[in-house]
Amino acid sequence: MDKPVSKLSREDWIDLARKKLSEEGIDKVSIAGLARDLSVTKGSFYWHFRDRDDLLQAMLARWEETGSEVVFSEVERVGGDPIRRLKHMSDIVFRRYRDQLNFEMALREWGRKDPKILQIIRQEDERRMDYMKGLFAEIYDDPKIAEAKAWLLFSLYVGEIIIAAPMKEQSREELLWNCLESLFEDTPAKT
Amino acid sequence: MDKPVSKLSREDWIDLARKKLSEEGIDKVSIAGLARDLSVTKGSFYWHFRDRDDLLQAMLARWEETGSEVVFSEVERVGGDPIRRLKHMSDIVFRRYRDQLNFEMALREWGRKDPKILQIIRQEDERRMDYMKGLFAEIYDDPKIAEAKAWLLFSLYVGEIIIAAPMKEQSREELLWNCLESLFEDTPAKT
DNA sequence: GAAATTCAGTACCATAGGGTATGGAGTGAA
DNA sequence: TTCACTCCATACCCTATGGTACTGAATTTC
Repeated sequence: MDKPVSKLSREDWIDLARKKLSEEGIDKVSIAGLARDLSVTKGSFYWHFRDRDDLLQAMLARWEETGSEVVFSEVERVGGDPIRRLKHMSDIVFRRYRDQLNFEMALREWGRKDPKILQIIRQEDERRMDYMKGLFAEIYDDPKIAEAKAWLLFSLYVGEIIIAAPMKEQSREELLWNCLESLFEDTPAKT
Repeated sequence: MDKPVSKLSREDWIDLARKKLSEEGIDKVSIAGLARDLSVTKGSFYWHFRDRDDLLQAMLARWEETGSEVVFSEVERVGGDPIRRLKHMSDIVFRRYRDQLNFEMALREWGRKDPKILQIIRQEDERRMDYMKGLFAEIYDDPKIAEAKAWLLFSLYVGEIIIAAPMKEQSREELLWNCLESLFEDTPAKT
């Protein structure tokens, strides 16, 4: 009574395409390559998708659905003061979203050569900056400082994926924790 | 008496390859494509290079030569207290090294799919972390804090290239300045 | 001036990849 | 049973690309 596993769905192709993009970049998301990995031929692909761009669009659409809104609403659900929420969000990003971060890095590299992709990323980044800036604005009265703090935190997220240097004085968790502490260290007494 | 411009040198190929890598990624650094842009045929390429890998290695070699040591020595030449040197370095990176930063982003993306490249980047990143950590260690006694601060500054460098969100409260220069100020804000009185 | 060297063109081979057209096996409904 | 639909295979076309072998022109060197 199970659905036959042998039959591929559109989602199966998207899953693998996502993995390929994460690991090898957009140029390696090839129909022929995916078909090899799925042990089928291109005939299957062109049944599920109009062309390669159709697959890429579907991949983007899924990313936009499962984007940052999920994180935001989880953070808001738990709640707490701004610092607590910012730390909660950082915890989610650093602990549970490493795959997502890798995928997004590949997306950003894709965006460096495709303006349409860059535009999508820009909108998503803007949403994230707005959210973080809003939280920091509850701590710092100066909106410029709040924006700078949000930018630093965002930089910390991407740096974690980009920077390849080893940590020497402490574990990765401890270093990220100290970075966060440093960000909140000058918190003014709330008026 | 001029050298004939019509004749290409090894360096000409490397220059264009570097540009291609920066703008379109390593997969688009193709012999055929470069030859088209240079208005020659592949016969020329295979005179100057053994194969494609030879070109890529030459490109990497030049990068390692003109790497961060140039920046470090410039910073050390001018001197000043640690904060002044860190700000001086940031000024160089943000103002004069945008091309370099773009090239390095393409390198890092290349490193995500090629372990050998990743190893080279790791060494370079380690040198940079060590240098910045050394400067911060003159400010903060706790080496863990110094490392975290260096990591934050490094993240700021890469974030500047990666994050696509627009700045709303201030100009790019002002925001980066405020980020730097935030990094140094808790500077303890030197004992 | 002849020979060697430098540099690029031409022709060719092989592979990977996007895309199309069509056939064919399985499955469910009439 | 027969028809239609789903899903994939096969065969084929075209282009891009890495790579090799050979040729040819210009320049330098002797």
